[in-house]
Amino acid sequence: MGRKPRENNPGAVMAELEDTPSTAARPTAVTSYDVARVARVSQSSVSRVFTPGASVSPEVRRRVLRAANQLGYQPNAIARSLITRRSGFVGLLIGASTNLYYPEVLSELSRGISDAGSRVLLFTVDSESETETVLTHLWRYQVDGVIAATRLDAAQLTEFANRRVPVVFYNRMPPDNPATAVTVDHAEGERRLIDRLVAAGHRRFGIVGGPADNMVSLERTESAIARLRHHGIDSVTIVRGDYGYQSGIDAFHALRREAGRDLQAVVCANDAMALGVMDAARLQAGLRIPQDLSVVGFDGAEPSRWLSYGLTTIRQPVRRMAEAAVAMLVERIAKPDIEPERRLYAGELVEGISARLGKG
Amino acid sequence: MGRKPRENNPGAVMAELEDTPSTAARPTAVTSYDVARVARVSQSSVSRVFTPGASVSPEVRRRVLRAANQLGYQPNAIARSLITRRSGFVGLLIGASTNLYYPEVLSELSRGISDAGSRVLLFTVDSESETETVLTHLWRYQVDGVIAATRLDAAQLTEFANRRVPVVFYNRMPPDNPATAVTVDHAEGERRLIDRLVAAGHRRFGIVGGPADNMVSLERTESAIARLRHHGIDSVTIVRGDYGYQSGIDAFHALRREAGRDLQAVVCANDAMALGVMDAARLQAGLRIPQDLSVVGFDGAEPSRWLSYGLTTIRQPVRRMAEAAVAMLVERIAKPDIEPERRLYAGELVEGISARLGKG
DNA sequence: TTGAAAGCGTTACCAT
DNA sequence: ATGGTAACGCTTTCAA
Repeated sequence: MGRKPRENNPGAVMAELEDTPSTAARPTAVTSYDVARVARVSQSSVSRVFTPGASVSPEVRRRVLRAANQLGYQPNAIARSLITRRSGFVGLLIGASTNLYYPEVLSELSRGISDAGSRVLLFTVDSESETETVLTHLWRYQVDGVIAATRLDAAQLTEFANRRVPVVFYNRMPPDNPATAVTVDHAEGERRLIDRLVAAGHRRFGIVGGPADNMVSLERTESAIARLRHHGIDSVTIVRGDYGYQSGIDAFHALRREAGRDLQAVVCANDAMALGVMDAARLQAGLRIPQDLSVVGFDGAEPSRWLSYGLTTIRQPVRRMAEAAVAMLVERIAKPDIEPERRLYAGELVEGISARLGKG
Repeated sequence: MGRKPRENNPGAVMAELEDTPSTAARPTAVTSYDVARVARVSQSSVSRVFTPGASVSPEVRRRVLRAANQLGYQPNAIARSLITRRSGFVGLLIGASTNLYYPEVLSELSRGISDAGSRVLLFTVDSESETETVLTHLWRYQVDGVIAATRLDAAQLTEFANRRVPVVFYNRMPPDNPATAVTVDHAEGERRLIDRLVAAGHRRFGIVGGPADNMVSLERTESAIARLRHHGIDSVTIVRGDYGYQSGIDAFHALRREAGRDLQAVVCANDAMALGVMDAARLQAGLRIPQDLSVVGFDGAEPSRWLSYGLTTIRQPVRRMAEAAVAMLVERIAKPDIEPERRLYAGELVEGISARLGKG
């Protein structure tokens, strides 16, 4: 029926008098109709100028761009989304920021999403119960896809499938569900750590696990235990932390109570707890590291490289993993029916000074 | 002219047959027309049911909610934004994530924005040159407001004003421009640190500044120098870091070269550099802290509290500041013409063990 | 290549 | 309280 636009957009009119680009007072937003009027072309032409690969004559393009610049016009992405049925949003779900290496992950993911031409809609999920609320917003804002660094249960995953919104998990795997994910190879990393520790002669191990509901920490812990068993080491003391530094300190003392003084090595599910263990061992128990006790972590967060620590750990290739996650998502936004894929990245063993390691 | 909707939305029709909520296959998104048809009411009524405070009879509400639930309907926020002219987006601009305390800030801001009923559109600005691109996206997505933890120049600020998009700065102040901001009271914090250090008898000071273009570090550094001068201490050695841990290490050695062995106290523009200074001093130069050297930082980032450091620093009240930033923004979204306001928060002096302090 | 008109899914404003 | 229709700002046919 042809829209009847505001005959006279006062903001635009004011700007017409100016010659400075985008510094004019503009009470109401400039639309393509305003630009069309100034450029003396149709609104369709304005649209085409801002549509990559559309056919417009050089003359029209010139006039439109001049008018647009003069008025400070930017196409309204919201209106565009409505008609194209693609929001251009990627939902980014991240959990409580206890993880030391999250800032890196976040900034890499954000960069990747921007580079892919999408916008980041950020949701921090502090507790599991918030997830449903967050999902509601995701649906309302018609996100094209989601990168999740949080837990999603089976029902929630089904809802993604029904709505045909692709999800890629970052370092999380929903249990019993084939889903697309990029993760560091937890098992392989633990295997290498354990092998090298055992090769150095360690026999009495303590393990500091992460939160009970965290699949990542569970997998790391279980891999470590399995590998120790492989080496004939069956009795291992296990305590659980919450991924935070303080819980590493507590875990160390708990281990000492349970395992006694002949504890030789502590394997932690992440770096933050490992640093806590190191501090408790050295500064509270008076142990020398690594002479009296070896400590290893997982992730390769920045503080683990600081001089006070020199933590021996498995470094995640964060940038590559983030890029992969984005690439896998982009692929699935374009072709929603690609089958789920799980991509495993080998971490790099960082030989710090917090553990005595034998030959690989 | 009255929209003529898809007469038969196949996805919705399929779902009608099911009784499970939201688990049915749905090739195309469910709209309010689909819900209206199933509930046997007008589309307007559906809209009202999802509009808080609109008048609908209990009977209609019941039928609509039942149909909506059955179809897995969620109102399309994008379409809503188009007509209401409010996107519900708050743009969050954060810089390179070198700052240790950014994770906390980010998660607090994100929470605050969600609580205010808005969505977070995240932009990480790795370099100044990206800012223009980011702003373009902000305009296109019609953000209701922006919280900026990055630098914006005068022209960019003018553009915000012209477009009537309110900005609140977090710990940044654009030079020579009245803008709304929430910052920790850098000057007051440095003053307290310096006073206590001087009271303990320190006379030979070194200062580790931040990046040259960073107003925050500039203000901290200059406040410190001014306060030292107030105490009659005029000759101070100043070196510049980049806010990162490693630059703290480098800064320490640079200070020693320039100031010599009688350096007594090092005042750093942030915690990360202070931790680098501590490590370099203790582990590379063999100094005892605080007996041979006092070190103080600024921010109160988590690692500064770790046992290995116990950094004496000024802790930002991050939560309160984030809440204030969000509140100030929300206020300005509602009433765009409120005058700029700068809110200063006093930091808390954390008496760690990295510095000898005299009586306050 | 260009312009006119139809729609994307919602809210706003009318009548009833 | 309810239903009908106009509009939000854009992209996308379809003719010319």
